[in-house]
Amino acid sequence: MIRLVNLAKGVKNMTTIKDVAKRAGVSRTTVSRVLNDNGYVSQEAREQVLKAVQEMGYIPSAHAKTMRTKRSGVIGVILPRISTETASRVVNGIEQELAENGYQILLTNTQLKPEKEIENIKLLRSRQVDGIILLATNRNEELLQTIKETNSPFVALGQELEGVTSVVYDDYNAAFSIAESLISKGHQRIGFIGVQETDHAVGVLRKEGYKDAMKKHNLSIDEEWIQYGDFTFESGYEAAERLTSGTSMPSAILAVTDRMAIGALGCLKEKDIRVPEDMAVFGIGASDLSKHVTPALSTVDYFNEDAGRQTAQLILKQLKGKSLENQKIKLSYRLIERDSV
Amino acid sequence: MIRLVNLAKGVKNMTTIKDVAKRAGVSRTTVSRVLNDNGYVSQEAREQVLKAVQEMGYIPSAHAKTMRTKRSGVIGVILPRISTETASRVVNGIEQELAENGYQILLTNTQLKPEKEIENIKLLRSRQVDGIILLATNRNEELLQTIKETNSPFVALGQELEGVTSVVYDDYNAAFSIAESLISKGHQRIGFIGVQETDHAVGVLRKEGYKDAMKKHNLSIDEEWIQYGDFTFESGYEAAERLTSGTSMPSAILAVTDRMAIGALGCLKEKDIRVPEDMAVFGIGASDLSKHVTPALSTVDYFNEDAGRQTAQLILKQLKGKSLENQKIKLSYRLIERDSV
DNA sequence: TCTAAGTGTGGTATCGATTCCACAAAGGTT
DNA sequence: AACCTTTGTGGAATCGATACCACACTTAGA
Repeated sequence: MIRLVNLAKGVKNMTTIKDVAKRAGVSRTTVSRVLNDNGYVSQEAREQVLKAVQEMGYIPSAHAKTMRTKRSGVIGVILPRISTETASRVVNGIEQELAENGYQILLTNTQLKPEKEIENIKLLRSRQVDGIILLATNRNEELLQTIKETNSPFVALGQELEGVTSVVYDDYNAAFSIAESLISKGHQRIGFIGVQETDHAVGVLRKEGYKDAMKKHNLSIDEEWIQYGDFTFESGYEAAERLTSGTSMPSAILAVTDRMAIGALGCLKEKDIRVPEDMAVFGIGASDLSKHVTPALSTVDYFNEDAGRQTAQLILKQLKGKSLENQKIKLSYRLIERDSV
Repeated sequence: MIRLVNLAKGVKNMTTIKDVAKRAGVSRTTVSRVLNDNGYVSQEAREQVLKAVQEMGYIPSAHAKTMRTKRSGVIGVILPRISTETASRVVNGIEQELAENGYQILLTNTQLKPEKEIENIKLLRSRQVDGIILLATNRNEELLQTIKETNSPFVALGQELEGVTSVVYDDYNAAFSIAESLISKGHQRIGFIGVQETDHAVGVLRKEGYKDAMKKHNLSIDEEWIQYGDFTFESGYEAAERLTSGTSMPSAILAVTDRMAIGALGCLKEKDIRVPEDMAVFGIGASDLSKHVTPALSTVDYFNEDAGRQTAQLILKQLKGKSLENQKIKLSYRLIERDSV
């Protein structure tokens, strides 16, 4: 019986394994065997199949394959924002490593909204991704819960998530090292431009590193020296404005991101505060910008691309069946001192 | 008869529509109807189904759905390189527009290798993407052929491809406008830093715009004034070195990308050639960097995010069945004059 | 009262690939 | 000659969801 099926418009009829089988004069099974190189196939049959595949431009349907085998060959990557230098470097590293191992990546974007992280995890699950990498910017209970329910390979990058394999930057020590470096240059009054604490790695750890370094050297911190921004140039500019208009101006500024540090530089330039003579400035991130602003910004290189690669490697290990429950990797960093100190 | 199937390891058994149906005490068909909101379903049945879905944390398999409906809800995006400012802005625009319309994007990376463009198109086809956006950097016959075979919605961004719906920047006029702007400021000897011609938009059109502007104002171009780079800071630096060590040094430089322009600025600074007094510099791209280097770089804003959005809109139109065979959109641009001129 | 239209639900074929099983033919070993 | 093995191939079930069709039950209209 012939039945007309009302398919969505615009559908091109792809050639299927069935068509190839017919053309090659063998069964679908044999075609599959040739293409996947398993089971016994005579030389003759193999040649016929390959010829048919070639002639028909046959491309196997990844969906059908995924459905049958339960493996999609895709890793989902959840980003806070696509268009940041950090994110693109990390993705680059992930992509390289995964592509080498035959995996593709499916990118999603949370636009910095925590609820979208969870939504995206579900979306990726529905697409049967073989694993998920989350560039995390916050930590909350619901997120952890959702991750646990997703019992497939999962790695978080950027934040240490409890019970989740995580790759983290050494935020505490990086900030600590910066502060000590400034102190060793004779600075006693060091100002700080941070961000809100919902981002634990950037907001809490980097601040603690700074505070502890000051404490270690018996330097007190004036309340006015700790200012906050929101990752933008403008907020860095404004924070610097506040830092330089208080009663006791610091002689150095540690900004937790390059963008805010560069915003601060802009403010200092406008106020004719010389850098580094009157004020030293340090950022974190080793952005392209940092090298090309004037004066060149001192910063910390987090080796983002390498971080991406390592994260990908962890996913790959999990895919190979190794259980890495709760493994943590802390990445290294490198201080880059330039003209701004 | 019970049959054991040897599935790949690590497979979690997802709950399926069948499980939900059993729990809700209805048939799979009814569950599908509730979830897709079509056909008649009694209030009672609907509630039972939704309750079961909720309790079981059921997430429908996108693959099974795709297979049956021939629509995946995914648009493939092919990038030359992931980690560039331009690419991430464009992707951001695409992502926003598509997400609003319920589509996801699948990113792939060609690492600037032309053969990978074709490979990626095939890869995306095998994943049944509903459409493909290509950020093109070159044009060749085989690529056009492959695109034609892929008879599904396709839009190229950045290069005008014959017979393919394309969104292009107004490279010719942008370069023309820059040159005219420099000329109107009194410059007669204008140097040029370009790239190789395989990238037609950047390598050919921008150069022609520059040349034609010079011609229009009866200004001759010394052969030594046309130099080439490869998009990197370093190559801009080196090109500037050549431009400033010839017999007749130009009084202005038009670099076809911001990165090369900034590389050039570095060289000029080192040689103590003052900008803009001794040498004006103009870039293209409106990168973050351009605003923050010293002196601030004059450049052209291509509105990349908007370009991405428009490209996505074209794909969406095609998905709605509109045939846009060969439609071309030329984007607008805006000169940003800063301290470097 | 009978028929036609509207409402609600389930059975089953289908999408495209993989894979278990059965079976057949050819070659080797007692 | 009888019986294993090895090699080669196809049939059919399966993955999870959709949608056509058939059927049953209401309700309204003639």
